[in-house]
Amino acid sequence: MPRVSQEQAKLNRQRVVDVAAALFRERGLNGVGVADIMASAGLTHGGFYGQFANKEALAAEAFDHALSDRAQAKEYRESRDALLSMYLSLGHVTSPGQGCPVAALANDVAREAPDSPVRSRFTQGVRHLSDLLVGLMPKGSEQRRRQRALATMSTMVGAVVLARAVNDETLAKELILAAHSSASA
Amino acid sequence: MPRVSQEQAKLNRQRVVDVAAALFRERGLNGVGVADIMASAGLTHGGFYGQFANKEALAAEAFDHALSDRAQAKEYRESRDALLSMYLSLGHVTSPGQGCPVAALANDVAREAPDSPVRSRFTQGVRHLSDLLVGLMPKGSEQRRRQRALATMSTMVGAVVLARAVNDETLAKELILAAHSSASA
DNA sequence: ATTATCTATAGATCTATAGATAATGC
DNA sequence: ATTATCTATAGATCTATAGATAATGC
Repeated sequence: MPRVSQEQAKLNRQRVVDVAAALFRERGLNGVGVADIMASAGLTHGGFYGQFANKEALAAEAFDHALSDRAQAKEYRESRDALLSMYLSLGHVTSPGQGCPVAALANDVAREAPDSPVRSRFTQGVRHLSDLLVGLMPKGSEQRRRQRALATMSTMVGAVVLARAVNDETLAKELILAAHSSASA
Repeated sequence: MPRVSQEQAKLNRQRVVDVAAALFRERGLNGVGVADIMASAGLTHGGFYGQFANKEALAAEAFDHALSDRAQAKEYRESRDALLSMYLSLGHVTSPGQGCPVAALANDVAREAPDSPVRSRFTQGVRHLSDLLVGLMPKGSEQRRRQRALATMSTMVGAVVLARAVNDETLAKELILAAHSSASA
């Protein structure tokens, strides 16, 4: 309850970002409150404003954190098939809290103001993923590879987003599988 | 303010559904309140519960309404290219309130309970769009055409959803164009 | 003395309900 | 008499702030 060491405070702050990154992806930017996040981190909600300017600032930081967490996965640099198999998996569909923040929060971000910090992080994430895919595309002109990379990204994000919202696990699996086949070709 | 005719009441009710269908798509299922919707329909929010069981019931009805509105567009039955050109357009990206409810609300629906009414309407919408696409696919085995239809749907939804969330109009246009090229092939 | 965290609360906002009002429709 | 709509409000919940508490770190 009382004051803790600066070291511990930094750890506490990071835990808040960690927890927020998962909760935002699971419940949406407006689906979680500051009090929820702080309680999940084992703190009281009043302490939040000593560490963050406001909820929006935390959302931006949490989005960044989620992005860089995922960018570290080795599947992202290995091969197009490794990336596709990881992204288009049932595990990814059923664990949004650990998954791609772009897929988890696209609709939420689309409703933010044009100059919102979260929107700019989102755009960074899209550019990062598309650059990565361009690098993994086989032969073809630069322009052609970029076009294929962007379309592949849309297919990946669309399939995960649809599979999560659908009522029927069989249909969800079909969506994932069809996207995988199509993007591998 | 006082009582109106049954006929007028029915029109009022329908206006609530209309307005809700647009507002939900623009701001998300939790981004609009009952009072907002009623005020936009020119009514006070207390009157809501005489016409609808609760907000969730309205959301389901509004989702249905949005789906059947869009299903009436002739582009949906003409040809694959007509459908793609309509769906993958800048107009669709910038007008979510009149656009595809599947693309506008996928993340929101994914956070609903498995047995939520909105989720089952969403699934209907996905099936409807995929059946439509199967019918518009050129030659190939039934299985192959279904696979292509599902992948195409993911590409379409993914591109619109990404284009809306991104910070940069040039990138948004690139996403839409790349998806169109890819899905036409 | 500084400061990380906590308690308490102000001010919005949201869903839902209760009861009043007044025109419709039998 | 019935009922579509309105006014008013209860009860939750949410963001943000103010001030208290008590251990850290000079």
